[in-house]
Amino acid sequence: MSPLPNLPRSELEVARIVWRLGSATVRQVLEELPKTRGLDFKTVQTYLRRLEAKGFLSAKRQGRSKVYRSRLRPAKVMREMIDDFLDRMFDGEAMPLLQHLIRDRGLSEEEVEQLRVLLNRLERENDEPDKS
Amino acid sequence: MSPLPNLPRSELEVARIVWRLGSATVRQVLEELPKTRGLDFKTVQTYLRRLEAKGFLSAKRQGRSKVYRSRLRPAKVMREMIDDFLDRMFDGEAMPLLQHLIRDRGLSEEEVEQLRVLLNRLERENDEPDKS
DNA sequence: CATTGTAGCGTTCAATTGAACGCCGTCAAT
DNA sequence: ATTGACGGCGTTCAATTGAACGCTACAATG
Repeated sequence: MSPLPNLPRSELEVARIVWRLGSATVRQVLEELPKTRGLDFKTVQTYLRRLEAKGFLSAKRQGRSKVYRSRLRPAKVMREMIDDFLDRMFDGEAMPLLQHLIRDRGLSEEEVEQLRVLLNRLERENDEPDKS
Repeated sequence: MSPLPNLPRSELEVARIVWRLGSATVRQVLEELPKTRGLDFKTVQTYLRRLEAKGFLSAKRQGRSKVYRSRLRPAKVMREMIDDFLDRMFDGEAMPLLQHLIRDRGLSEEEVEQLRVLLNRLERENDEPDKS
């Protein structure tokens, strides 16, 4: 219900790594970051701590270190962030964004094909009345 | 080149109104905001001032008031914000977001049709080599 | 056992953001 | 001419974010 706490740029960056790895320590996250990023160990530590405080991650001690893992389903978090973005940018309408993505951004043949498949599937579901 | 200044929530809200109206004074923006929003005149004023400082809007004095208008093409600003969002969330890949929007979000028949048209158009462009 | 390095925890600090004042000028109605 | 009301400009203030320390506990190594 409560609309997820903020998940700002840097924290998201870190969170996504944990999501991808399934679980990670500060050091692991640090190593996954692009070397060019140049964040300090302590800084990453801080972000992980904040992510835990906000409820995005949970942590359990493992020997000397802490192992962080996602507490909420990443897909769900993503979903909410997309919704939020949609609200802020297009009053919640998906179409304008879709149009933008499809028109102004070079999609490869393949990608277009994938989309077409997706649409077909949708259509079929629409026609065939829900038989659950 | 320089990646647009930040355009946070509240400021975006205000900026979008100016974009929509073409040009607006503080009071006009205030009136366009949902009454439930309850922002103060001075607050909106502050946001407009900041938007000007950041280069999103330009302002010229008109009598006692200032009239703000967009200095950058709104579509372009949007574009950059979408790119940024894509980067942060999906490493710049459009597909995952497209899939999400199409699958997890109820599109109406019509919308699906619109998309199909869009895709067809793309395909034609792809086949037909650029004859500019 | 003493040394060294790693990690946690609490703290700090500047910049940004959300929100709003106060003072001051000006224009309009008494 | 006086009194308001409105708007601009500069300022403020708390919360959040980006980034990083310092101190301390502890574990491994010489």
